[in-house]
Amino acid sequence: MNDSPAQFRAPVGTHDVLAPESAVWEGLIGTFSTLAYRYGFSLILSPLFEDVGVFNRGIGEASEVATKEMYVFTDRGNRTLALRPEGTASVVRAFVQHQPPTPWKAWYVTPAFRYERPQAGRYRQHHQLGVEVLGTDDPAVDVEVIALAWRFYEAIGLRRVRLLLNSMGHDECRGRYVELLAAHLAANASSLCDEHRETWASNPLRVLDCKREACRAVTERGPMLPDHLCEDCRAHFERVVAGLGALGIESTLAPRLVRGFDYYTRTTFEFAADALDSAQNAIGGGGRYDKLAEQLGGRATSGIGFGSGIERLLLAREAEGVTATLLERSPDVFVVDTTSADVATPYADRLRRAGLAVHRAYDQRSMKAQMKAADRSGARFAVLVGPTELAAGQVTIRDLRSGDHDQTQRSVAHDQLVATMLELVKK
RNA sequence: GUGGGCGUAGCUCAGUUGGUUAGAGCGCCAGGUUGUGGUCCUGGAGGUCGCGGGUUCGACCCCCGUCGCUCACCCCA
Repeated sequence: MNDSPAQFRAPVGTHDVLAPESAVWEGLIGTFSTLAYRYGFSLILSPLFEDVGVFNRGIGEASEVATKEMYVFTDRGNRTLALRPEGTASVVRAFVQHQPPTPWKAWYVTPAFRYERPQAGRYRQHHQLGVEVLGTDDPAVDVEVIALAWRFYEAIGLRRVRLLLNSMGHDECRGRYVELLAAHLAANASSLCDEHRETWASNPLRVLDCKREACRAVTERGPMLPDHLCEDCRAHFERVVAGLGALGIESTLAPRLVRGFDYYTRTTFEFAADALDSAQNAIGGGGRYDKLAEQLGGRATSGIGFGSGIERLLLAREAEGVTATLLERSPDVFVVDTTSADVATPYADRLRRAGLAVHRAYDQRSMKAQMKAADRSGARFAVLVGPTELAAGQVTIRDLRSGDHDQTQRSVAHDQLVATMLELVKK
């Protein structure tokens, strides 16, 4: 608003989330946590920053994220650290460090940081939730991880989500494919877009992902990954597709789907929200990373996971017109106290200890003002205590849903308050 | 990093070819209703018109700069 030095704002590309929007966040995260638990996942908490190598080695030194988007800094001990740009690398680092029994299944919710110019659905600090499974390359686990994401999107009300599926193969078959692709690009280099005409050789797979017409025209005529998988990788992929089909989850083969991180092998996938027509319509994605644990210094361990951006899920919900809050956040009771003896504090305490959500007013406001606040709070009931009640050892309970003044209003002895309220709230 | 749009009350915005005390709705506070919310009526608080400079007798309005927000490109969640 103004430029005065005393006025601080959230840094560029970051946002505060206040009520009532924060309740939707609680609902999303709670829904995900419940679902992850049903699928056998446990929560993992890991540091927001790591040795920069954790991210460089995993996501690829040449990747866009590593080269220009990472928040790298040096601490007072001269260590080079980075704020996490995504969730997977840290989780795999933790796996390598602690060597928990496998199969190991962890879910997380975390901020993620990318230094870039913000725009709709793209922020310097955004939030992701996701899961990782380490210690098995059973295609059934690919199916379960994708199914978890799919069921989650259903649970939060999204209907227009498309699953894009591809397989990157393993080192060898992908290596052979990359050679074929490179040869094709070399032969057609002059037809590539301005950027890739010069840079295609550093990472030929990136060109598949290029959205410009020039590159598309070239790659469409070139070799496609799924056609060059080895026997094992092809079989794995087929079992994933069949497994998803058996669950009624429809997938679209996306032969040019190459995700932004270099660690992926075999199964890769992305969820596109069709309600979002912007370039930021990917609400989640993931894949298998059978080499990542080794790259981070651990023993060879297969892994797979997915992550989803919370801000984008919210945008997709909005675009689809989904309004369900997923979580009721209105109080059961509002205590109105006009006694000037502050009985609201002990009364609220008793009700809260009984498990009820209780709001109240402060600053000895007028009864009218307190009733108004009770109404605004969304509380189902008001408990009124004035001089009259106090003298009689009673409280007045009023149903705020009722438009009538005295129909539903009742008095009970103050020591019956908790029992009565519990009874009323149940109905 | 590059380009477009926009900065007027807590929020959403109006402000006539530059002219006197800058407005509305919502929200907030109080009163009408000295014990009762949601409707209604009345009143009130709240603005250095993002900031700095320039043009002018006079600038919310025009010009320049600057900061911020926002959207888009690249790439991604």
